[in-house]
Amino acid sequence: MRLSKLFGKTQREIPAEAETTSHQLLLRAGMIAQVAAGVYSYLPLAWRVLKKIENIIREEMDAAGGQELMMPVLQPLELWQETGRDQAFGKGLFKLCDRRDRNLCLGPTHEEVITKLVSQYVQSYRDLPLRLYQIQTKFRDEPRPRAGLLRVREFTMKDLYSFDTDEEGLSRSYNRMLEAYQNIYARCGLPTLLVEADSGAIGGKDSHEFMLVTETGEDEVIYCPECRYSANAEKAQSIKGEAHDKKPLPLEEVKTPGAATIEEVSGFLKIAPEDTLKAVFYAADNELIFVVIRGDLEVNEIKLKNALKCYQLRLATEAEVSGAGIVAGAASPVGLSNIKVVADDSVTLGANFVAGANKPETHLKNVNYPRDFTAAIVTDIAKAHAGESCPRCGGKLLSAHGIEVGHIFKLGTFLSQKLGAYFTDPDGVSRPIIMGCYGIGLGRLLAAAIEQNHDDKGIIWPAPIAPYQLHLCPLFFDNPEVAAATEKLYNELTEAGWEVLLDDRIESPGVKFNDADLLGIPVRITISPRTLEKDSVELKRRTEKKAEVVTLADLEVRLKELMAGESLKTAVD
RNA sequence: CGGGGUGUAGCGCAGUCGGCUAGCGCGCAGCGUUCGGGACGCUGAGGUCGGAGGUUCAAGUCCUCUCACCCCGACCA
Repeated sequence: MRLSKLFGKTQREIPAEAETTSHQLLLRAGMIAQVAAGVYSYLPLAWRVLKKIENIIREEMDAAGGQELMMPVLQPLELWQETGRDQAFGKGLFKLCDRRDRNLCLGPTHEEVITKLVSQYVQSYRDLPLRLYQIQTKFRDEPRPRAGLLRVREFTMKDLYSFDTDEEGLSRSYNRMLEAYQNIYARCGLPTLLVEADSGAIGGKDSHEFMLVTETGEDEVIYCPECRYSANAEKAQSIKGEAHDKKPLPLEEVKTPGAATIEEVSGFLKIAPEDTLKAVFYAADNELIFVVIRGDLEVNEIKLKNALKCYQLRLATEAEVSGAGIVAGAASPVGLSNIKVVADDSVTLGANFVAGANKPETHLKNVNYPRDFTAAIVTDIAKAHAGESCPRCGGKLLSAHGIEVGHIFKLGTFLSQKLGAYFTDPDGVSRPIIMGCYGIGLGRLLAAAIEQNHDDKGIIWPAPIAPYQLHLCPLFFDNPEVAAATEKLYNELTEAGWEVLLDDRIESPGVKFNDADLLGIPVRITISPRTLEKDSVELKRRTEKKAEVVTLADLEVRLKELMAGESLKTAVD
């Protein structure tokens, strides 16, 4: 490809709208153009990268027993109502009406369609297992699209769905996909971290995310360097400290004038925060929920939402709290009857806590679970933090930021039951198909690759997904000798199967070198009167500062060595 | 949805108290001189000042409404 003909131009200045590095570089390199918030056009360079990523994914899916198919973006809303997931997606679902006022939506994902489809074709255990996938545009009306391609409303996603007869089968599919995903990232030259993830209110048991670790990722990962435990902060657990071994003492009321927060109460009574109970109020699908957690901990709202199995969760308003007869600042689970109480399991790990008395400026001492109060749900709903102890081995937990570039789930039978996807087992018994689903966002992976691989000059593409392999950079292209040698070399390299971007512009060396750095193609070949005197060219890897001089005769051999090194390097990481 | 911000040429920006033909840099076109890490000179093209309404002799500038985009938060299988 000739740079002079390539659609899309590099820009020297950083577009004002972009703050994230990958967003800035994608715009400056002329790879994407914004059409609306979270909606982009992909120019030829970006499209080539996407196609490379897509091909790697396709090969790995096929190798893992996947069969590719295609399903529609346009889907009847009814289908989503059947599973109730129109509620789960809420406003995230793009809805529209056809000319006959039928309700449709733009598919945010395709579990419903594929489950229905599979239900039509699968009757027997002999038809299973099945692994079907598609690479398709999906739509989600994100509350806040941001950071260029990292969070968009229209995006290309590979989704594979597995269908098995039993849990072992599901585990086989799941593990095979996990392996395939690791192959994909390795082949793309993008080292990822495998973390345990939240599967949401409707998801099944296991779920893992693949995180590309970057400084600016919007997800937080909690991990243990000792035993390699790692989990999304949404899901991460930690050891909540030793139970204070005290015998329950009788309840006692104390005046706590002017003390409302945990800090004030524990300061006033000269006790540690972990000897208090904190009360937090939420509205779960508009029902008031009283949440109790040990004073030193914080509520993880994702865990709480999962425990409650609700669609919407928000902090309750002051009016809702006082309307229920609760005294803010001295709220108490003791003696409550008409409000649902959810307790973090930390309340069972101690004794003689200080809690509110539900009277102004009054607290209770020696509150004990379950003697003095009970909860409808007692489970882990606390946030884990770096610095706390690992739930597996007790080591010190650390945290890192990452970008979620893949997510796999064991779904179970929720969807197959709702949509009637059953099979007959060898005993003639009808059973729901056990499902899993496995997704990768292609555009996000592209952007994440840049977040992870760049310098102050521009992008540094991992070789396997670079838009071109070679950047042929003639200096003084208006010099007839240079032009002739360049054209000859360009033809030879192209015919030999190399993907070459030729900077055929008559520009100063500085401009050409800077654009080459910005575009980030792995190997730059400089050709000029100076190199031609020695029948040679200059090779420079994007990752290196220095160039090497290679004779034209040795060029192909040397290029092969270099590229082998590039892919080797990225596969090992 | 709450808070903050920005809309002036393809991109980045300036535009005073409301006042004459709306500027600057980059980029773009032409010519010339240069050129191994974003060169220089000359010439030139390019604008519904986000949109609508209003105030005024006069609006990029003031007022009202509205739209879009960005950032923080809420939200986000």
